[in-house]
Amino acid sequence: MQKKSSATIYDVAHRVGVSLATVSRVVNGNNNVRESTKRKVLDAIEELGYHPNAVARGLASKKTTTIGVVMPDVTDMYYSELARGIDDVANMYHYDVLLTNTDEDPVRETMAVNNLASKQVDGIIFMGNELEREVLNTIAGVDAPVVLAGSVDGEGKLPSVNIDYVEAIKEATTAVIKNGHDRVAIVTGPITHAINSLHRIVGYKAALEDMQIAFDETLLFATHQDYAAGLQVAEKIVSAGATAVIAYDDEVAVGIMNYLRDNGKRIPEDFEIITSNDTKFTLVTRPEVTSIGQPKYDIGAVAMRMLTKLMNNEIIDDTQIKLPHTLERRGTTRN
Amino acid sequence: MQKKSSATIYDVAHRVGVSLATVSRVVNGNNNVRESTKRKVLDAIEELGYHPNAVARGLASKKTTTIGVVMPDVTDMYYSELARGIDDVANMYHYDVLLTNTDEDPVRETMAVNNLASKQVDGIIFMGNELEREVLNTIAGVDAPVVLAGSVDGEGKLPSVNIDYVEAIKEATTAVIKNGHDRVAIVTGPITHAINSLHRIVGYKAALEDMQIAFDETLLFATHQDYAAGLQVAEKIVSAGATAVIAYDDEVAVGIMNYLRDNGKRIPEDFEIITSNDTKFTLVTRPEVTSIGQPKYDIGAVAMRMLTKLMNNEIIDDTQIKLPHTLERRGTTRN
DNA sequence: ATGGGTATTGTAAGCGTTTGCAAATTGTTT
DNA sequence: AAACAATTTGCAAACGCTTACAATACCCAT
Repeated sequence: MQKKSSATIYDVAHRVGVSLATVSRVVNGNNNVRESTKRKVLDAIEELGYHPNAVARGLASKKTTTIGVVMPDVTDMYYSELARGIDDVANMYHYDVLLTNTDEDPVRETMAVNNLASKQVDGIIFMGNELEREVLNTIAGVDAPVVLAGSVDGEGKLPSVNIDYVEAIKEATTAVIKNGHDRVAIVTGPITHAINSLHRIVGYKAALEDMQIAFDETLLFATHQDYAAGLQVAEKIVSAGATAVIAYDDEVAVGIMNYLRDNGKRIPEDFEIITSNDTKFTLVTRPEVTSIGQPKYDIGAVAMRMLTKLMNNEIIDDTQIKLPHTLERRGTTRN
Repeated sequence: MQKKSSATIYDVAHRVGVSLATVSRVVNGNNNVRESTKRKVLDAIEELGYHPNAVARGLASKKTTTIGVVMPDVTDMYYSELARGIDDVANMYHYDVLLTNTDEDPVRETMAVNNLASKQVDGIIFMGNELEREVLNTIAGVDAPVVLAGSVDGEGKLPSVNIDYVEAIKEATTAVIKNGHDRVAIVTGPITHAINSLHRIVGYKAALEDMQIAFDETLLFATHQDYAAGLQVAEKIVSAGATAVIAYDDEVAVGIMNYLRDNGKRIPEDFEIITSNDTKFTLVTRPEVTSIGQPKYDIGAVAMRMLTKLMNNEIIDDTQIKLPHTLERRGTTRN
């Protein structure tokens, strides 16, 4: 049972009869302390139930051993898996994580970054579909390193960890085309977002071109990122004459599938679906849904690892990391 | 464009020609400042791009405006929804959230709480299925208020926000019995956990008793909390002769359902299922799964609101809050 | 013993704010 | 114009710890 009002470094120093500096040294694992005094200090610490005050430590050392994570929504399976990867390696390196949900609102993203900066975090991991100018500017103004996880910025200057979205979508699109479809729809988020216009759509078009199929703008759909959106866009996809779809979000994909099945379509016989995030949603449905496979946990973990290096001023060869993706063929594609 | 090395309160005081105290006052919205000087200070702050250093502020004021959240796993939909509720009201009251995943490991829970304490958080919200003695003790040793969200402690002394688990399970069980089942299985987590032995099983038995059905121990199952576990336990449930099941976790429930359907059972004609958490999983499958309805977001939000009061030393009439639950009848029950 | 080098330990100046209390300024009242 | 009360400010001491730099202590070879 420890006493409520905690002891300070002064108390233990006084107790042992040494200076604050010495106590500080043993607490911080500094070797320049005689073994015998180290023992005495350690004992006193034990007896007094002393725990260093991290705030004071932060003020004095200018390091908080805390990083900030800015994400759209913890509730979104895709991001929460990245977050888990981040948190695990953060702990591994003894960092704590300050979490902020932004719902992708640039205003909140900006506030979050500024807030984290004033809390003196040692680094920030940023996730979100789009990096607006404004947000990019405030990130540039922060003096803690920032790395993007599962997110691209148009200019491609910030350190980041992703998969190759162009290639991934291209492969998925090619796969359904090879299964005989010549009208494959693609649903993404707003085309104003770089990740859609500069990556997903590009990959999609590349596949079409490779397979000698003319691009048809009416096969492009942009939706919100949830189940209801999938339910809604499904009908439009069908009436556009598509017989397959590449979706950017698993909930959307499942929404599309359920709408189609509820309306008599057979999957995959009548219609094929490939989604992008490979979250648990894809395994839970019948049929299970074919998906681009993303190492979500690893994206987070690698981003965090990179951040530790940055915070440590280590030199990094490549700051734009692309992790390998796969195509997990399941029940919503014939092949 | 703000300068990198940020200005301190001293800089703005110097710039305006007032004392630190005055700047501090305007920054903190203290009224005892002449309107005209407040303006000047505000201007200087603007020009210098001054942002208060939260760490220094924390040291001086002994308040960090940061709370800690200890949870099993961000990746678990149930908890992440609670977390979202927590985060939203935390922001509303200008608190930041320090997040820790514990995977329900008592050792890590203990470390997390201690770590948060040394980071001087103003309060803690704890989530987890079971509060071991050890964890309870360290919580007692922390001088920041702690509230439990979606979690019960055997002794029931800590402030908490939950639903009435006994009643909820009782209703669910009664519902399937009324649909004609006399052998309904129940799957929970370890019976060593209070929430199972003291709540869920109790509710289950109460329903049996009410409906004059003898309790049969072979209908009790304990599993891990994931899809695979559901797949595995399903067979045992069937061979135990059950024709309905009450599950404590949505992934488990879906696992059970998929196993059964893949093996020729018709749901709900041949077998009924009710789950407990009402996450998105229940809506995404076909049929959709009947579930106890829990106000997950609200549990988090209310817990956080309560924490703000505690941190503010306000008097609270009831510290053991039970929020209303429902029974969402969907496709895995006939009625 | 003595000198020199190394291993230990202590000193004290921050780190950027808050805040109780005192000093100064301004406004009222008579 | 003096006296007194509010209002506004400024002073300076914390807050609990880190960290150059200085001071001591200790060990060994001479």
